[in-house]
Amino acid sequence: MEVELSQRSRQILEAIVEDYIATAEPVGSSAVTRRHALTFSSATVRNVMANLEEMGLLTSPHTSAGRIPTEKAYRFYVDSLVALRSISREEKKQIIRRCRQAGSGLSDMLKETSRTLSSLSNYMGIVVAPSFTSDVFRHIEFIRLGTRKVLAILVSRNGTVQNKLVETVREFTPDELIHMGNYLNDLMQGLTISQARERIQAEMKNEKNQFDSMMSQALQMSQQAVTMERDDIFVEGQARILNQPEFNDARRMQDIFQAFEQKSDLLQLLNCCMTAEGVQIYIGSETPVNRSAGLSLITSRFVTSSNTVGLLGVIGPTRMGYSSVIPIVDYTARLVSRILTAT
Amino acid sequence: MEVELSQRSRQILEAIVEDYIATAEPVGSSAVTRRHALTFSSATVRNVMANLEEMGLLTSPHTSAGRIPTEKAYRFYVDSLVALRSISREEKKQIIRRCRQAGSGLSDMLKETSRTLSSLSNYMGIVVAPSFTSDVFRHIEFIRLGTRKVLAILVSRNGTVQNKLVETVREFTPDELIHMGNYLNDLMQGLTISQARERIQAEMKNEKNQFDSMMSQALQMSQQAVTMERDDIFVEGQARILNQPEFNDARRMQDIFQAFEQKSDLLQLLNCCMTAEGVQIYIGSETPVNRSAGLSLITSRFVTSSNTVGLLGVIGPTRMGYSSVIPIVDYTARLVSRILTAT
DNA sequence: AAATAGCACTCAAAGCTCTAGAGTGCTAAT
DNA sequence: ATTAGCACTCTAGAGCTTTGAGTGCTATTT
Repeated sequence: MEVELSQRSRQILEAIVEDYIATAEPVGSSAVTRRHALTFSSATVRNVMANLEEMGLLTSPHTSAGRIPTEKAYRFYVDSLVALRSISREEKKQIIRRCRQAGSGLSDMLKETSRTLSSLSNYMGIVVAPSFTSDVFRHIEFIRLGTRKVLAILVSRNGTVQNKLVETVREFTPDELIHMGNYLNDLMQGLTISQARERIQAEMKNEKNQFDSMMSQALQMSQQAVTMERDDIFVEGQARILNQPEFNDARRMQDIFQAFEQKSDLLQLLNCCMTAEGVQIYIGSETPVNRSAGLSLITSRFVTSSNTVGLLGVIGPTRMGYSSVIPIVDYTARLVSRILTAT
Repeated sequence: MEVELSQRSRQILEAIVEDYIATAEPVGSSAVTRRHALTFSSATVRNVMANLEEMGLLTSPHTSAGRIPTEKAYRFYVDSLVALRSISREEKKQIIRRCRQAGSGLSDMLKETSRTLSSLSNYMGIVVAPSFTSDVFRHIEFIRLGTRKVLAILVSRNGTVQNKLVETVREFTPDELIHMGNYLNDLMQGLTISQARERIQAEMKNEKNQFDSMMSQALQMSQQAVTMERDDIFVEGQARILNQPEFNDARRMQDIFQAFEQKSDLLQLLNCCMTAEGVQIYIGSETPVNRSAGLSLITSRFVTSSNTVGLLGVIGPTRMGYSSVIPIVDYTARLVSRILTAT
């Protein structure tokens, strides 16, 4: 869907989009000439605006109001008009400072990153932690908690720790648990978690193990531990978008908040954003989350030393400050990648 | 502040409070007689209402509107009027089912409990996990992640796992790490986490250890692990209170949401609710969180097998369905205690 | 022919007035 | 002590008008 526009039309469209982003009010023809010091008269602008409307780039809420950009206009703006603001020294500093204060472990760091994205952009920050499943196995360990309760602890190369309480069919001594641990650590060394899953499946079918009751127990326990699917996702700064005039209405807000409460669904939806490299921009109905709520999503991937991939970005209204948010997301993704790959 | 009221005044006050809870509209004198089939006339009710207003139990937004209960009235209602609805079989079932599906570990179970509280009450559910600090030490373990990076994993008796990435001054072999782990496990056996903290402090001052570089390293690492303060708190169903007519205003909402984003502050504030046993009710400005937002808080403690204490409850508008929420909170707290103490 | 000035027209938002009716407080009657 | 009756109060909402921002068309300029 290529849009061909004259130089002049582009200037005017840009002016309208930017005005609307700044004010959230329909933009009139004279507002364009006034605020952007263009050389043509408002009458000319009106002609152009009528054109743009016909092309589906603008709409007007009613005859005597100004015009509002459509999704198509935002798309065009983002693709070919926007002049990216370069990120300020101050902002860089803040991102670095807040992302570095890694706290205790990956998950805290990513949460803080999400907060930072939110506070710099004034929209919602979002971070999807790298998938545990595709991370590399590091260590498994069983700790006896009750007579027949064992806590399985699984550590990946990133330093992500998952734990699961397992009910066992009989009681195990600490020594037995250590033994089982050693066996499994050997078995899964160097595999990714998902490969480890398969390996365990295979071993369970192995006849040798089926008759060794302890080994089969060990495999069963580790299977439970390895199938945990708690992939983390951090959405921060939800309160901030209540500021946006388009979300004054309580009903719409509820929609949005509900969508963000079910984090597991969210994860599914966001998976598609992780395929491409670089900054991805989803406008309005293109957004995988809540297509009808007038939201836009700007994301970028980041990578870790164990080659797993995470996602970070900003969610805001379609009428979003693209020119400043895009560089922030871009810079943050690069920085986080850099931190996480520096072993 | 005891309030003495005649039988009749009490009846009328109860009717007004309940009407207002149901409708969120100011209650007029005739509404009281109509909806509650009382024997006196509206004129009588008017006299009584004037009294109640003078006593600070009612206010009217303006002359020709009905009356609204004050905080004081809710307090009195909760203390001496409310007829608690007994919890239905259906609700019990749901609570049991959802709390039991303990998922993998305490933290998931508590999150689901919070969700359950929210969906049954239609307000926000809140659960504060038992303080890690007062739980009993179970196990510590060090896992080598990079050349000078070690992951310390700390498990408490109720199965809570905390982990922290520690930078070490030199590289350690896996054997050394195991050795250090054994030493520390012995040292802290049977202590609570906070006692363990003190023990480590003490050992660090012990001259014997100061000259054994490995022991002093071990102590340092464990000290870092033991001082983690990530107490969990689950607030679920925030979207639900957008339904309440009193929160239609975006400004108020923002206040509230912001308050709940800073979970660490929240924890501090909620500590005071954990001192007393049984169901605690905080109305309006009594609520430790966001005193001015017209919220009420209903909480109850729960206990675990290792004698640590957690808190669960419901947060909603002052105009809350106390008669049904109180039994829900009470029942849930008892149930969770039962589950967590059944080893 | 392209750009612009001018002008009549449109329409929502804001202000204004009026009315209906819900609710009160007082007084007189029971 | 209670209640019926009534005058009074005050808001929410309906209907109306005004205002002014903004448009589209046309005639005029370049």
